Amino acid sequence: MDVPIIESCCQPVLSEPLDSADAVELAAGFKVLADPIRLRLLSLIATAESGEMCACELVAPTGRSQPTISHHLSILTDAGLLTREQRGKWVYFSVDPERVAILRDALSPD
Amino acid sequence: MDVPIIESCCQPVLSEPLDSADAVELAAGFKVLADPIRLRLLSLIATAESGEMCACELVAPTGRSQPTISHHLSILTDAGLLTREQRGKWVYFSVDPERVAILRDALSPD
DNA sequence: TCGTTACATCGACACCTATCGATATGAGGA
DNA sequence: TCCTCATATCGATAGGTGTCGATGTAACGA
Repeated sequence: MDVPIIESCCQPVLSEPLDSADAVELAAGFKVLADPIRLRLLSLIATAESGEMCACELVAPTGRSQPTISHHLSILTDAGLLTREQRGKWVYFSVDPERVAILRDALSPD
Repeated sequence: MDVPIIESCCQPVLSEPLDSADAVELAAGFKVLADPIRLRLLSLIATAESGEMCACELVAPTGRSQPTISHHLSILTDAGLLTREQRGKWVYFSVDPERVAILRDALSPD
């Protein structure tokens, strides 16, 4: 995916009427969060001491296969919630807190 | 559904490791938001002058059939994001901002 | 060059869900 | 009681997605 799902959208859902295009974009962002494995990956990486984790460290704690974790990491990265950095054979992921904040702010009260 | 999906969970995803049970619960909450029609329904109702809207007012602006809107309103209500009040033949929905805040707070930074 | 290791991709499958037309339910009004 | 209207439910369908085993790819070391 070229463009991350989560853009600089969105006005708060509760304070302004949401048009169709913004609704589609925002829904795509929440869809990324709508999976327990992806939430655990986000949480594991965000709470890591170094702020980053290698993909190989994420398979065991989630109890899913390596291809499944790779799939979920791609979805999170495509959405911009994770950044990806290859170092040698390993790939390290870290959370982009600003992207998370965009989704969070969309739920701000009036 | 007896128990609303969105409970008094959840510690912030980014500041504490999320256990499996909380991840499932929280993912279910975001899944409710992961649909553009449901986001527009939330937005329309939240920004209504009276703070509530009749189901019959929500069909036209969304461009979906009456059964489809009824379906989405049920999902939002079961999750606790909307409250439902029947008055005569009409059913009025309003947003529960505290429920929305629960999901929002789960995305709070460390 | 050859293995080994980390990660991504492929193909397939089971399950879920958004959607609609048709129909049921239920509250008023005449 | 009958009709009308608002809403919910049913049944069916098309499309999406989480999952895995098998396989491809790419980087490192011997």
